[in-house]
Amino acid sequence: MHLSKDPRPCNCAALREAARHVSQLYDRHLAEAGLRNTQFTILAELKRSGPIGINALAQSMVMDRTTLGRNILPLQRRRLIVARRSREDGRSKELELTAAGTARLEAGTAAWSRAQAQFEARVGAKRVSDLRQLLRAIVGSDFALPTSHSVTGEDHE
Amino acid sequence: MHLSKDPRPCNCAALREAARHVSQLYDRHLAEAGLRNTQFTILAELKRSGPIGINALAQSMVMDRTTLGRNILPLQRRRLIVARRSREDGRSKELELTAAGTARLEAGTAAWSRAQAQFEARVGAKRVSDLRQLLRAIVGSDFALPTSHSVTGEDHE
DNA sequence: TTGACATAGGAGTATATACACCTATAATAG
DNA sequence: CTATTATAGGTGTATATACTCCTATGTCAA
Repeated sequence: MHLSKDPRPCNCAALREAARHVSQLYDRHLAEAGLRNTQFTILAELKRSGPIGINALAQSMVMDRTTLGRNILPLQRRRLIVARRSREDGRSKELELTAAGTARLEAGTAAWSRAQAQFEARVGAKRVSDLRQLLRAIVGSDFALPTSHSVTGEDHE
Repeated sequence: MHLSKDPRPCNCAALREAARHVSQLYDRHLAEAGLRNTQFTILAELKRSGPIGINALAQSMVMDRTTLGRNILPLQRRRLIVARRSREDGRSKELELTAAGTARLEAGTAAWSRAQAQFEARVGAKRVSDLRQLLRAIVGSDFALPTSHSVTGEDHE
């Protein structure tokens, strides 16, 4: 009588549950550095990419453009990043780390390392490796809405 | 020279990216039924559990108590669920599906099935199965913050 | 009985998420 | 050169998330 398996068949709900659980772990550690996990990720991406526009950064984070536009506001307010209009393209706003942002990122990296280490210790290196591979396959999947006349979503335009 | 792998080492960021991507797929389908994926999940849980308090429901969804408290408000406003104080325990608010909520859940289930089917078609049954197993291990992991004097997190209290 | 403690839930605040709709600027066809 | 179209980004709105602090209620021991 062990029929209590698979309490929720929804893959989306399962993924979100895990994201909430793991986010709380990382946020607890990152709080020491005054950062949320999303903010830390944005700073780290800016460090990696150098000056970059909102659209390009959003795409690299699999995040909606307007979501990123909102997420950078607290970072701008705290002067961890700056945004200025591009000279080559007057529409584009180039985001860039400030010196304060770089320092904060370094403080955050120490806290992040502890969260990452704890996560890998609890879940196990093999599982973490498998997870990352699966997540790559998922974010690489095209989930374009199949309309009534086009189910493949590959051959138009 | 294929060192461009693993663009982001953060497991938390990878999980959240995937959750965003997949949530948009499910939300696009569920929009036909006027539901968000979180709302659909709450209604489905209420159907499964019967009348239940906020704390118990939040725990079963790996969601913060106060988050669920906010998430039920739009459902209450639309009369898809009702909340009344428990007779046995005056502190507890029992949540329950209304007839309208049950009907909405059924409409949502049709849309959800299409999202679920599309997800499994794109990602593959094997990968989905593996993913679910990993996510179960993760949400089952104890991520209690290891304080300076207690690293095991199992033997105090 | 009453006072300490524990538990259920709400409020204030801040951030995260994304859709629909809007403006500004660039690129391009004619 | 201008009208059209495409692209970069912002706004309004609504929901999702969780922390800290708060009130109400139940429990239980002295």
